[in-house]
Amino acid sequence: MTAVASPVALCGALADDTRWEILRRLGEQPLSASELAQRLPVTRQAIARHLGVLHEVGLVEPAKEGRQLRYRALGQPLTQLARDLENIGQAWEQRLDRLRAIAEERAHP
Amino acid sequence: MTAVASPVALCGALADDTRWEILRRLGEQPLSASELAQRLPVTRQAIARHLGVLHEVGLVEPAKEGRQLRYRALGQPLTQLARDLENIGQAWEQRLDRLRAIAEERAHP
DNA sequence: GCGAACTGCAACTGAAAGGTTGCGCTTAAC
DNA sequence: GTTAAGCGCAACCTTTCAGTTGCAGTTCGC
Repeated sequence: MTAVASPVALCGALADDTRWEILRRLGEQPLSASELAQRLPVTRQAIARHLGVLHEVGLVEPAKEGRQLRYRALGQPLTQLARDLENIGQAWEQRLDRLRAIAEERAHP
Repeated sequence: MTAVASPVALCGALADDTRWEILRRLGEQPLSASELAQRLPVTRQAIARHLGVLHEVGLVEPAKEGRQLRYRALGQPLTQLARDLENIGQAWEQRLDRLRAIAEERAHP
């Protein structure tokens, strides 16, 4: 939670349409589970569980406001994940280029 | 498959430890399902299904070599996803900064 | 203080997903 | 031509997960 979650855990949290919809709303405006349930076609309890999943990977943060608990979306884990994926993807592409060069060399020696 | 898969679909494919392990191996060297099964503690059929999932989101590409079918990891969908996540995360952070500024203004008018 | 709104916990259901075993088909090797 | 290696398909099992309903505990408003 405080430390950034692993890429696989983050991807797991992001592998659900309802959670993306929740994050989209929270990205615009902090909302509570009840308020989200009014806007989405699922029950408050389902939303609360999704918020728990998102909170465990640090994508969301609760803040008490009076008697209700509003959540906001945090971009830091997302940008961190973006950097990791960028590096991995580029490494694969470089390896592919090397393989292509070898194949080219073998075809036209 | 040819068009880049949606972020949620990509994250779904990346939300599994075995698939990450497969991708890690394929990032180093093209391998077939049978060859991967020799290196990982799961059956060839399980690997084949994982490869199917990865292929559907464009993270992997098959190439026939003789009578075997070797797969290689493709970095392009990953870098594309990285850019999307980067943008979304930055948008959330900007919104958070705005909210903090408003709160600050309200605290010290 | 009382009631209403908000949250949290627990049990249940249905569907999806990872994994296995078994079988049949193709294809290279000898 | 026969054989063995490699791949694909289908059925089955088990676990996980999204979603629901129901109920108990809190906290603000009047």
